[in-house]
Amino acid sequence: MNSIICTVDVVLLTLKNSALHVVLLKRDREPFAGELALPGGFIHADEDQDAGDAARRMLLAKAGITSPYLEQLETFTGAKRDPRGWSASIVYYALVPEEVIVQAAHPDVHLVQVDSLSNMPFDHLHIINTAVSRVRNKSTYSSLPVYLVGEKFTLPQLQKVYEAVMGEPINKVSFRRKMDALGMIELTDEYETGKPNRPGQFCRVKEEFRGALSTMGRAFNAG
Amino acid sequence: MNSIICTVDVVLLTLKNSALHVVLLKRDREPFAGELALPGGFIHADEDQDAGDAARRMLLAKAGITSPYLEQLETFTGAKRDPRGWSASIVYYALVPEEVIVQAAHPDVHLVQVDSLSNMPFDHLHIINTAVSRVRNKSTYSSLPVYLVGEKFTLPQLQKVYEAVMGEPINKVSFRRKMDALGMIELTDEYETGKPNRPGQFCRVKEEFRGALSTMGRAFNAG
DNA sequence: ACAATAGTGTCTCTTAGACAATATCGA
DNA sequence: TCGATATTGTCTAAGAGACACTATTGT
Repeated sequence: MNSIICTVDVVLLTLKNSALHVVLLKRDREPFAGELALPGGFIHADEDQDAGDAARRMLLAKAGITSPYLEQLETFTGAKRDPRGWSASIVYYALVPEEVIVQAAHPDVHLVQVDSLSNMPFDHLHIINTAVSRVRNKSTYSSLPVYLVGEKFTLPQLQKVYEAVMGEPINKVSFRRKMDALGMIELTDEYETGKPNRPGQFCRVKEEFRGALSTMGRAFNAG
Repeated sequence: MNSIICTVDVVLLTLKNSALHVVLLKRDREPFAGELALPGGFIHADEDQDAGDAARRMLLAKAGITSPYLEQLETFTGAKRDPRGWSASIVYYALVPEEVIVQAAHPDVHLVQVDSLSNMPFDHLHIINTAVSRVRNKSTYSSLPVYLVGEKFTLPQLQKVYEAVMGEPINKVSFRRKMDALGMIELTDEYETGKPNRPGQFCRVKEEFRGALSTMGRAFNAG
């Protein structure tokens, strides 16, 4: 009566060389054995309390990563997306700084630039594109991109992250005003060093905003 | 290996007496037989091409309704939300004018005001609240509420719909400017009649925007 | 001192809300 | 004509982008 194949997949995104990259793993079983695909797998009804737990478990088991930001993207369903039959994939997406992936140093992890993808197994290309669209859109009016930088960062660094994600420049003054208005960032007393110019002042996300998102009433415009 | 119960539920919303209502049906089988719950059921792998098809099929079979706007809300999962075991419900939401429900005249349909709900089966209360939040939020920056009115409507009528959905007044001039800027509404040459005041001019959604959403760069403020 | 980038002050322009004038209906 | 509501014009205020000025570093 209910022969639906029900899985969970995770789109783990990061910023590398100012470009969005996605974590892919080489599949170790059929179908599509040997091909690069999203981390994912079956729900373990005995150990996962819900699908979010399953996503966290897969992220940790398959990439050695724990992400403070993990959100459900959408569920992709259909009779034809999986050669084994009618399937539903509950997809989550997560954002982490590149160093988190580097430090995990998981041997199976491949970082691939999101706009150089083609020929993915299943509908994973469509899934990744959907996730990237969501992230880009959400970045225009929220603090989402702060999950792509480490604990300490300067405002110009953060602005470059926003610009890399959204793919367009942002007005510097507006950016600082918006970040200030969000009220989630505080200055530290540390400064950049080593560069032949005025050093930036390091900031961090306020304690009470860790793991949360702030949204602004209006999106960024061009800069 | 995969004993997940996988279902589809639909939150069908409408506006009645200027308040959001949801369509509920009396369950005809266990669990929770006899209680009011969201229309839903199992995916039919043989007739549904994807979960959206399943949602449309259920809406038609159980409420006699075809909704031009139907969107995936979220998938609700967990070991405890269904007494039968670990389950995943792919939830869609839809918006239709009240007359569509009235004309369908389906005997099982119950229209219940969304903020008078309590004691729903499963996590249906949580699902409905999530859907209502989504609709309210989306209404602040998009044309979503036009799906709650019929084909012909005046701008003051539409404004009242927006205000009913969002629960707060909107500035009249701003509202008209925004609607004009969306460019999806056109005036007809018909006018209201029968009221002891200047009649409103009827509008309709332009042909090319039927079934689509328009979004504005910035949300409504208070009015 | 110079080049380069960080951080700030301020002007202008857009746009939203307030307010009010005008328009049109039935009684 | 009056009361009620639709529609439009315009003023004001808030906020965003442009621009340029000041600040601070290494060379």
